[in-house]
Amino acid sequence: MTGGNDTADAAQPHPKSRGAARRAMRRGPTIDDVAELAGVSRGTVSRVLNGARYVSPAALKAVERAVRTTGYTVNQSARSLVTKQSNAVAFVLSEPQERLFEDPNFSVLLRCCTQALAEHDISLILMLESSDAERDRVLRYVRGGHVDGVLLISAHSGDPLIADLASGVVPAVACGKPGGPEAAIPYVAAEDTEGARQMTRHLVAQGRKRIGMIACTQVVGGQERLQGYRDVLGRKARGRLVVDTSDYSFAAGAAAMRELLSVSPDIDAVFAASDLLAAGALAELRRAGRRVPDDVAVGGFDDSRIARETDPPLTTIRQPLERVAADMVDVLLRLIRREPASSRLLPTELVLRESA
Amino acid sequence: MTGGNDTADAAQPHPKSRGAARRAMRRGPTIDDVAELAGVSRGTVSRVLNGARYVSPAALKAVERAVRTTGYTVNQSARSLVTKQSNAVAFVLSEPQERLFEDPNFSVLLRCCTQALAEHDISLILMLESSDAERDRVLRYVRGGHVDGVLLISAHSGDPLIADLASGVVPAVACGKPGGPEAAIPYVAAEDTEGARQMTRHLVAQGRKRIGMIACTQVVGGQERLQGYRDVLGRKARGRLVVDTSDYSFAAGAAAMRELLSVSPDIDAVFAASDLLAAGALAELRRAGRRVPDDVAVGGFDDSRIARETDPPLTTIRQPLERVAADMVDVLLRLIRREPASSRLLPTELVLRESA
DNA sequence: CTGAAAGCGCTTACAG
DNA sequence: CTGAAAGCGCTTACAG
Repeated sequence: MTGGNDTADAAQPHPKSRGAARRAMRRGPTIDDVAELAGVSRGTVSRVLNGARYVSPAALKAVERAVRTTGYTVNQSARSLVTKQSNAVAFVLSEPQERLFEDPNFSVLLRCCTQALAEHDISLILMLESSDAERDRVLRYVRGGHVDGVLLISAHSGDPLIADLASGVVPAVACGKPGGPEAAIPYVAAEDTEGARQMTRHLVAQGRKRIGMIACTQVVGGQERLQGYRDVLGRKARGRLVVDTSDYSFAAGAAAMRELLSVSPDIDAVFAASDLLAAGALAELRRAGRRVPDDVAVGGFDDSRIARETDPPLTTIRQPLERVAADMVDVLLRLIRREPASSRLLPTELVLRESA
Repeated sequence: MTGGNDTADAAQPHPKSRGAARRAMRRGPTIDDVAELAGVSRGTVSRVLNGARYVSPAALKAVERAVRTTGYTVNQSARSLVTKQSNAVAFVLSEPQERLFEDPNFSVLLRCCTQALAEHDISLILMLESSDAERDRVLRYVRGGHVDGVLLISAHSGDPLIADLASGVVPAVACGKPGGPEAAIPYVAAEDTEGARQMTRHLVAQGRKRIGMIACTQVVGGQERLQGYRDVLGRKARGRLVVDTSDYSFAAGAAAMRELLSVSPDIDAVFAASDLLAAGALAELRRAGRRVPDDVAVGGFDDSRIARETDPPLTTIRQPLERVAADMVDVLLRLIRREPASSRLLPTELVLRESA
């Protein structure tokens, strides 16, 4: 033992408290230790711990001092047992997660949600739903009241969890506008339709004539991006210029670009519904010997990290993911407190780089 | 009348309706409900819940049935209060996390750890340590016994958490060999030195004469990769061919490559200590008009997702991250159970693609 | 094998 | 404003 790290503990001989610390396990100070040291009842200590209402200044001071010198930390289990609140929130990925983990957006979301929650002293519990067993576990976990709410990152329609969440029994907020049975869940999303319009208008303003789109209409946000593209192009948005992919991956982008190139060889611009898709398209264009943006302009969506690492760097639509995360947490906390809270739509922004 | 809280509430002059809202929350069945239905004591129910030892077949059956029909789930708080186990583990990122979140390896690690833990019904709590406030929160959280152990992803030397972890009071396992004060923490890592040798040997076998290295010796693993490179090259590994970066990022890779190119214009191969670094180097090489691999061969390290998305795809050293994660969880669980467990080193593998 | 009972460490009406 | 007391839902010796 190098140097006394916890003076309060070290000074304390074990005989006094109840339980007599039979185990060598960490036996932190309890609320009773604090109460004794402060010369008050444990009810009073509890009151200062929970907002210091109805506590005299003298008692408040004594308790605060005692908390500091004992190094007391509340035992969450004991507290939860009576309050029925866990001070934890589940971050649920209900899609085959490999796909989502590949998405740079996901990391930003996870990081920002964790940070926002930490400010409220709430823990983020990461839960994956890739197998049926996992799905079952998450359901039991959420139903069992182990968490106060859930941040739903991407919903799979068949998921039984959806029903619970949509019913409002367990507070929840989705990332991106949900479709199908989960439509009743409040959400936070970027203005996908308008963002897509911004990009399409930009491409048109650049003088591009045959503007293709790599869409991904599996999710509502993707449908809206396609809609925005059509809004601007009108009847010029011919079917042969649109390829719908099954996911937002790099590989899907490359495959879609290949298809576009073979179906419409004279294409001179392409709007990809995500940066990852755009990166894949870029790779395919290079393989085909097309110069970007000279021969074909490429526009992405997200402004994720990858947009700065492609060659050339991507012109894209910025989605304010940090704010999406912060707002998701804000909405969820309101819901947990039974305060009114509704879905939020965040504005997007055109970011000019070199690809278009 | 059990459900008559409406009447009770109406009759009572309570200033805050908060209590009422809380009471209306989900009230699942308790162990007593199960016991009653099964016709046994709650001690017996508890026994079947915890391994079914010393329980008669008849009682076992009755309890299992009762659990099923009531839909009973154990209340973790109540259980933790007595067992002192939380069934949760913290996944701590103790570096400025933006940097790590940028790393594709990180996602793999996080996903695989979550999955491995879920199989044991243990939750993963994600904790970031970017600000002092957060650092403090993590420390209190871990010391407060809120988690049974910690998965330490990257340790910052000044972190007070390290002392707790290194002392073994709280079970912990690090990802990658730790250096400095945390050296006492068990770890799981790839065989960095040997992996670097494999790559360097490959470059030599390709006939490359002036092989540079983009190193990152901030972490022990990075030092070992540099060592492996030197092991193979001997005195041919001249100082001017090695650039040490401050992190594993794309931008750092590009900057390092620029420096190598200006200091040693005749360089014909470069071994980057990570794929992200290699991707940055690739971008810089293209900017400088050098062809890869014709003019300059590029080797990476990790075999992360990005290795397949660069142009050309990266020849790299595969690090078995899925196994690293699985082993980290395995070691941690053993430590938690007070079983003997020691650090593990996992083999690497050369993956041939087009960049070298 | 099983039940009764003693807590685990907290919060929260309730009555001063 | 404050203390005494009644739980919250579980586990675990301890006696049968």
